[in-house]
Amino acid sequence: MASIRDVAKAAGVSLGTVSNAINRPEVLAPLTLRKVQKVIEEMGFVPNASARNLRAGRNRVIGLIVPDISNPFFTALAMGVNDAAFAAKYVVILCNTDESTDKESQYLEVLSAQNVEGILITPARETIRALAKVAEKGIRLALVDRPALGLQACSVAVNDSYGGSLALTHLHELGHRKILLLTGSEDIPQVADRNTGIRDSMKEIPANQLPQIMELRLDSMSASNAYDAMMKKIESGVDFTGIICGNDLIALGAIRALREKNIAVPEDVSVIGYDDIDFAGSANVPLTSISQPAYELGFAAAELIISECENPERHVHQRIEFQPRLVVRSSTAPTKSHRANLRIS
Amino acid sequence: MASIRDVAKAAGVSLGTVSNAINRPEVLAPLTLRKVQKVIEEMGFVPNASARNLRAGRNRVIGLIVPDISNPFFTALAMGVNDAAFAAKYVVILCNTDESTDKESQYLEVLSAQNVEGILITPARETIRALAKVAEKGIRLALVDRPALGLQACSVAVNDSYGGSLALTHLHELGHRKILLLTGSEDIPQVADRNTGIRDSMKEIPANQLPQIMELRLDSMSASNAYDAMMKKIESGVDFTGIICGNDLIALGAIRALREKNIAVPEDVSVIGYDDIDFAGSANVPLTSISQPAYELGFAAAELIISECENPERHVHQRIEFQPRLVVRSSTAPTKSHRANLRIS
DNA sequence: CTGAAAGCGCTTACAG
DNA sequence: CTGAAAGCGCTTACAG
Repeated sequence: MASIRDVAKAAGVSLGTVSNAINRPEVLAPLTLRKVQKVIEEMGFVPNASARNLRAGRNRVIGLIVPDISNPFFTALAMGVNDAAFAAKYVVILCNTDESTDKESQYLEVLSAQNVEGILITPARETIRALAKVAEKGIRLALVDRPALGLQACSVAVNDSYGGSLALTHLHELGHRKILLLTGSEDIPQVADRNTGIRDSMKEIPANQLPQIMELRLDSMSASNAYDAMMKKIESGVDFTGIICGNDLIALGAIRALREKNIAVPEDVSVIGYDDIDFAGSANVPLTSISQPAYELGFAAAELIISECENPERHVHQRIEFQPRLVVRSSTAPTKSHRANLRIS
Repeated sequence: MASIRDVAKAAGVSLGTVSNAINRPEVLAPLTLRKVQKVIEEMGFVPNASARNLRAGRNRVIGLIVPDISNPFFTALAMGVNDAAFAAKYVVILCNTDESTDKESQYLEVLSAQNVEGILITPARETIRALAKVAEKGIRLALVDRPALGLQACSVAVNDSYGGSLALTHLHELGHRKILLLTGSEDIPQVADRNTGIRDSMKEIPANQLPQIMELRLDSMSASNAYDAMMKKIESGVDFTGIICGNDLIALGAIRALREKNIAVPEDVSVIGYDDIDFAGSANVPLTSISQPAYELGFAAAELIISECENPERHVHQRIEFQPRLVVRSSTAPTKSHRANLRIS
């Protein structure tokens, strides 16, 4: 591989001049510049990034850590991050943790060893301490889909509490009074926040209409996990008419289990998803879901961290919050008794 | 940021000893080793990757260039790449080209500026020349889902010609004699190869059963594009009973259009997808599809390029080929006349 | 406007 | 077994 020294020799100038041709072309005499550029072109010279980074202390690399890239929500988010990074000539290292705290901290180390300038992370769980450690090393952080909670960092999130309330209110209005929450561990902040939203909106409901809430916690928020859990749950009796799922994949898995057990969706049981992934509309039973702007989330987060990297002194940490939106399709419907009541009145 | 010099001072040893503690612990006296390790631990020291790379001439970074990461096929592929890389302590930069040749070559430049050790690429189109240029710079290449065609490089692919023949044979056996090919441009090698497979298997079919093939080319192989094209096609008459789609997203889009026009799938028209993405089974009409081992494809490709990076002299370029598999679900069925014939005989 | 020199943080022969 | 020194390829003040 050609080095800057080879170029200098070939062009008959010094090292510094070649460097200037690359980084500060305006300080060179036009003729010298042209001469050097020609040689660079001919030799196909590309500056060694490692050396450059070592000197400059920056490398235009950011890391993105997500719990599950196969979840279309995170795929869309990653696309947003990538597009924003590409526009700013940054590059992103993708890290998929499979929701494992272990892998998450390993990736955190790998990324800091790579000296990335910033890390965009949707922490799998409460990993504030590990994050604080990374921040100490001078790596900038932005939290995605999650508030920064005490950390000095930017964050981009969706109002999860509002999302939870949106889901509950929808089912309540359809007459559902026995509702199953099919979701992940409450350690996951999004889950906790949505539950808060659900509880809060319960307070607005007259006592005689108050729905009863049951919870079923999943280890991993995947379709197959939801399917297995749901199959078991059904065998021990269906004492609910509505299900609020932690994401659309869970909803898809749950619906598969219900249909296999000949429980009709939405006639017997209504199911509401979360995220409104692309497929939600073409699903077996087109999914009612809470829509989150995943791409925009990623794009905004990347812009935030890049602007911080480019202008550390002028940068002020900020928190961007998007609002979720209810999208009604065919997986939710009024309960039978609610339909009857409507007929009477 | 702590440097190796700070650690040396704190531990009361020389630079070299700290470096040895990290890279060749076996040469140190156990006591010295322990002492240094303790200080490293306390200071949370992480060696600067840029400096390390500069010395070593390597950086354990590979790039992955795919045309559409939102397509679950490529998401799965990316996961395979990531997992293989993670296991080998490599890191991967994800590049999404949106099937744009422009973006592809820009990413190629960005990656070579970053001095990645290797690039895994599924070229959007014929970009052999740009690739050859990159290879000249000493960046190792592996072609994914696509043969290497003259390039000195490894490749990992699926037998697309066989996949095409699988699809045609399936529809033919179900009695379909008027088949629409709904796919991307023939510039895309996968598309061309499948068409070859289709043509080849036509030769095996008795003349009186020979299906008639129509083609409809899509600019972009997305669901919405397929939906639009299909809506138009239907309006100008449905002169086919079966559709072979370029991927599952296309199949999903086509089915949506058909249903909207009250054409039943599979009763009136059979649709066969390609890729067998996770979602295929939970689709509106569970999709018959040609399954490709996307994750394995990515995993194998990453292993190949990493082994080349680790052992350049011993490395021999190889070509790994996976076989596709027909997965029959509910979107294909015998034609009406075929059903009648079966009843008679 | 151009060149010589210092130094970014590390690794690795080489002396001792 | 440990330390001092050279050098990876680049950038950036600083002289000239």
